[in-house]
Amino acid sequence: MPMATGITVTNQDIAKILREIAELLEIKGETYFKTLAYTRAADTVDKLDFDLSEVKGEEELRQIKNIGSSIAKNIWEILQGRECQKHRELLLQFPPTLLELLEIPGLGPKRAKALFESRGVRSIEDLVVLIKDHGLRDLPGFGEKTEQNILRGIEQYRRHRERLTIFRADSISRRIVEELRRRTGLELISPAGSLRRMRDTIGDIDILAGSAERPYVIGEFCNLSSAYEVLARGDTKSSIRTADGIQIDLRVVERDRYGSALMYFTGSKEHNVQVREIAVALGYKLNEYGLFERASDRLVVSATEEEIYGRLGLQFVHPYLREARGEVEMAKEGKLPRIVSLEEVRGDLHVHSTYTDGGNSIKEMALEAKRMGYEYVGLTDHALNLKVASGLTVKDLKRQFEEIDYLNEKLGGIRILKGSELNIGLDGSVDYDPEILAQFDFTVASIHGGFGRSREEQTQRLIRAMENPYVTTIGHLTGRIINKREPYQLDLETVLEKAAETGTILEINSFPDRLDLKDDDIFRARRYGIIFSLGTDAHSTQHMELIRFGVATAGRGWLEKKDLINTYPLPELLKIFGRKKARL
DNA sequence: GCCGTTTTCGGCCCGACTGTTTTCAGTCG
Repeated sequence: MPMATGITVTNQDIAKILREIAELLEIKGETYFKTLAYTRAADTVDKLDFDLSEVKGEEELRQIKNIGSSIAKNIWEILQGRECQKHRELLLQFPPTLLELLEIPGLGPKRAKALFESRGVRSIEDLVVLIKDHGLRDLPGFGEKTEQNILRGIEQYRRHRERLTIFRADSISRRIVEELRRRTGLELISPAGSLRRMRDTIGDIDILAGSAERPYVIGEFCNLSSAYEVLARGDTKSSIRTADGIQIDLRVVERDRYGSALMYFTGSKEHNVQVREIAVALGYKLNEYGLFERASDRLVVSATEEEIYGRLGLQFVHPYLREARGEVEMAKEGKLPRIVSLEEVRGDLHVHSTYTDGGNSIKEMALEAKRMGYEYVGLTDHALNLKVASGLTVKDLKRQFEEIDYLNEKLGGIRILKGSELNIGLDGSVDYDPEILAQFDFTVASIHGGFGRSREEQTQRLIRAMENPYVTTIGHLTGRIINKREPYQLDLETVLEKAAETGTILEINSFPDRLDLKDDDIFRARRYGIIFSLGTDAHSTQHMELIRFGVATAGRGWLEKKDLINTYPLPELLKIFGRKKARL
């Protein structure tokens, strides 16, 4: 239901308000479980697969898990365009800028409350001034060390507000795991947390090791070349910070507890909660040290994740699926999807060459594709209207096609497909006339300008583009660039319906700064029976290996081999590419 | 505040680490 202003409230807007209520309740000093209820409700709302704006009343809201009568009332107020009373009352007691303090490492609700109530601190700025005036010294529970830590925390917060892209987190963790292995001879070591789950962005990097010599491993970790600062150092757990402010946590467990610890530290937290509930129902207890019989406390299994899932009567859940999106239920029924793997990918369907803004020739790109074991590579240089990337004229295209024909004949073992990255104009039109478009094996049409158009305009633009029989694929559909640009305003459901109706393929742009469509959107789109395509958007041969991030994103969206055209052998691929043209 | 195939009342995650304290509170994941 639209608000009085005509702006639709999204599930994310509502989740944000619920999360703020939880934080404010925490500051207020409410019982932990009350705040937990609001946090859980926020998480649930964030992950719903339908829009709350479609809900008819409070009664319907209460049907949703983790939403009871109170929270249903809160949400209903928001949906009707009114202010949420609970939220308002709390904000009268504590200024909204106080929430910012919670973002500082080392500062939690208790200290935020103490700072506000006894020293009138309302924001990070206030806090900095107070510390400079030494106004923190005589506050109970705050010592000199705490003062230092808070100052450092503020510095880190200001410098490092953005989350790491998966690419950066992955590179850093590989380097660290490699160095630790070399120094200690560790065999059991792996990234854990959201990095192992391959989320698109990562906060801190978590690493787990299994070793009989825990203090020794911790010691070596703290001595790593990239350990600029040691934040914490205990017997089983330690945190360091790199020179550019990235926090890395290491946990070391006994070797025979590695599986349960890996499961625990991989998360997600919500997934773990659901698995733990199953353990409890079966008379077990599950924590990072293993699966135990509840009555006797006897250890049942702990060495591998497979054993633990197995003992609980569950299929092994791939880390990419551990997001509490129904996977635990499916694992119980033995119906988990067999998510697509890197080995199944036969080609990259979005790469550029020196014909436009790429750094390598067509031949170099093709040879790299061949080296990677691909059957085909889809060359999609920029089209006419993208002047900044010297989009190809009809004359350029003729020359490019001749070169492709020549290379296809000469190289062998790799097929270069004639493609184009078309620009979707403000009216939904694309760069070339139909007789030119008909000559491509396939096209990827993307939005490259007019990002700020309204939701309606953007949606219409995309619909018109999809109605074009020569538009095979829509590239980076939502236009987000991680940490830099928000997605455009868009009615995703309408666009997805249209893609299904017209047989338009949706790209999963695998460049780590984009990962667009993102996992949640893929998960939603999947139900429409849409087919997807992977493309790295490579502008050099080095970029082509980034396809693995696209594969991970596809897996996180529950895609199987059949859902991704890059897994199809060439003849079937070409058949699908021709299908839409043939309709018209 | 939410939930229920042990429960409509009594559970919900709790262990590790730091810092300020002398036996524990706050934070984090």
